Amino acid sequence: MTLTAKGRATRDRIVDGAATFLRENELGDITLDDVRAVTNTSKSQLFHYFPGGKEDLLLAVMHHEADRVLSDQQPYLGTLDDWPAWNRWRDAVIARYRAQGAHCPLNSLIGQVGTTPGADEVVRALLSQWQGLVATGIRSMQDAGLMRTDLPAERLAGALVAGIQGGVVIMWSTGTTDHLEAVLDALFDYLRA
Amino acid sequence: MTLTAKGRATRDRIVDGAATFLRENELGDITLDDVRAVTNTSKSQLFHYFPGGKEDLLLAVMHHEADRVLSDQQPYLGTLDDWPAWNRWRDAVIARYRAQGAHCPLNSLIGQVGTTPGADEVVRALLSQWQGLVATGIRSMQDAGLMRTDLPAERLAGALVAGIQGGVVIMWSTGTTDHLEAVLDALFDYLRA
DNA sequence: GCATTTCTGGACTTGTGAGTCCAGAAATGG
DNA sequence: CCATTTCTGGACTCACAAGTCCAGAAATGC
Repeated sequence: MTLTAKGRATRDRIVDGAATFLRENELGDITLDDVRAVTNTSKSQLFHYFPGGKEDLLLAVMHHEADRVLSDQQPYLGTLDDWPAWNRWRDAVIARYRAQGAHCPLNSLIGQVGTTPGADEVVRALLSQWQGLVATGIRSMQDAGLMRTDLPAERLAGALVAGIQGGVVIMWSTGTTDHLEAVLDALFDYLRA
Repeated sequence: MTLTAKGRATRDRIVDGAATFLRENELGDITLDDVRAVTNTSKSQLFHYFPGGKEDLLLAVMHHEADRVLSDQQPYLGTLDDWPAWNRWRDAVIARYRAQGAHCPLNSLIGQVGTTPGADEVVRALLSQWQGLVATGIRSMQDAGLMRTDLPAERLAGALVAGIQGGVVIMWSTGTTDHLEAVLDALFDYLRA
């Protein structure tokens, strides 16, 4: 499918609109009519740009949101080479999720694309990229003698990502970042030791 | 609504059946017809026992599953008073989630009951009970001089629960307990220090 | 054993939302 | 400028699933 400039713009408008809608509505589900309404498009346009229908569209939105997760942590996540940088990253993560509130677009999406093979692949890719960036940061700290070297960076990065993930999930129901902060503090302290 | 013995049995059969269905089907959603089929009941029975309809029923299933989460960790979770006990608990948690596979009934339920006020309350209650039990374990370890005493038990317990939660969430997409094990090992090690 | 309540079966209504279709407008390229 | 492709609007079909309703069976209690 070759898109003209206009076509690309419309397609982007659809994905952006759907993503925004999901971010602004606590309501976990979204219908094609919602997307239509919020993006000023018609049914045929939706199916023109996403032949696979709803699933296809939501998968595109997932990619879009997955990218946001990492870009929202930049530039901190990319330059974890001394302790102040780590602390800035920590604060950015907490601030990002606090701002997002007790609502996660990606989770809503997983609930709806659920069984689709592409869905968990997007999440898997996101996690592994995330973990990779953290691991790189850990290694550079270890090389500089600023972090304990008796543990594999990749595994520590996995623990950190899991901790953040858990803190965020808990925030969905508690509404506070307490758990997120607790687990980050504990793990940072552990790395410092 | 007063239930006869027969009535209570039917009601239980419905909740049990729905819970089992959710546990056995990767598919995230469930319809009343699914419940009907798997429990040998009729529409009118479903609405007789759950006047609020589907939401009402799913909320009951949520309670049911939330109870399981904690009871599956017993008796270990209730007797965290020396390191071997903590390790047994750790193994039980990992084994439980490994057995459950990349699928979490509670998550499917949250996706479907979503906005209902009762839903996140169930989750919140579960988390706070869980955290409380862990905190009790930590305090008894601290009192016995087996765990560092320079940190508040409640907050450490929060970090642990968040870590487990995150590990489990990640398992949904990766299928492995690697992250769960990594974060548990890190935090245990941290507590030991 | 009779009246009353609880329980059960299943047909029916209704709303909703995904996906189809086609006719026509706008852009593109030679 | 003309042929061809891409883009758009909206009416339509169709399936599915929630919830309603009522008549009759089974249990309960006095």
